[in-house]
Amino acid sequence: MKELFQKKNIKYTKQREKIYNIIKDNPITMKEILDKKDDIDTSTVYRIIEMFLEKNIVIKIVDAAEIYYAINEEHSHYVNCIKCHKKEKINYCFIHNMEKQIAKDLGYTLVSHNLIIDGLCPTCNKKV
Amino acid sequence: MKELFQKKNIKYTKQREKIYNIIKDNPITMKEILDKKDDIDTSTVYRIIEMFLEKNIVIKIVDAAEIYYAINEEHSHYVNCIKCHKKEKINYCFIHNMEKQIAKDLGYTLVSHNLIIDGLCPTCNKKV
DNA sequence: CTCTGTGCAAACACTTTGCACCAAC
DNA sequence: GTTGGTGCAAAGTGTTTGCACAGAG
Repeated sequence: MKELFQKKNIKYTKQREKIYNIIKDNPITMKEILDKKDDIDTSTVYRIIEMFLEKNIVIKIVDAAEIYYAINEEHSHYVNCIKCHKKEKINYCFIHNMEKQIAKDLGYTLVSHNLIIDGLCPTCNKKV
Repeated sequence: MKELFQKKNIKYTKQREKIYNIIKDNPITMKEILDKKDDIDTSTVYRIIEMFLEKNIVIKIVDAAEIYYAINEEHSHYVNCIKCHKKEKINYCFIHNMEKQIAKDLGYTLVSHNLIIDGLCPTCNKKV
């Protein structure tokens, strides 16, 4: 992680490391981050998240109800369970192949894309 | 629009009509809605938006910086210009075809999906 | 040693709530 | 007439800011 920080030209501090580790595991809401932050000051958390977003270390993803923060990985796409709000990463990308066509159709120069697919996870589906 | 409201079992009021019309044209932020609301009370705006979201009349979309509200249409996907924040609808859907495969791979029962593609619109691209 | 990051406290902005009155059906 | 919607004012949350001190490079 220190390398990542160095590469992005940001100082390594234990607060930043901690916030990074909190977000690392799963997409997480600000409220949850604040719950887990222990003795880090609230304003520091906001400042770190803002900086992570600016440096593209973290991305925002949303479902119907909430904003989640997640580590920015190449092609990070998610399926979102509309019932339990679990989010699972999709490890392959089917948009990539079509980017050229889309770019042509739209006249846009594409830089990235973000996908959330809503559904019911197997567990919640059984309960319905 | 009255028909839409009737279909969704909600009363028709001039405040709801106005908010609907404000959102109709383009994805728009809460701040912008509040700017345009004229004499409708702020709390009423929040209550209407909340209800529109519940009834799936409106959806949330996000880019890196903001939450936008937009009329919920079948397969509403957008390209987002990362510079001027303009959002344009994509009128065809290339995910739909792949839903069965995705559902199979993931074990999810899919209900909908949401796509935002980031890029530079032709105008902003020229300026870079 | 220097410069940026952090904690603290206070300000600020955004959103929600309770209640009385008003409007749709 | 009844039920639900709205405006108003006030409270409640969430977020941001200025400043002095602490810590990383």
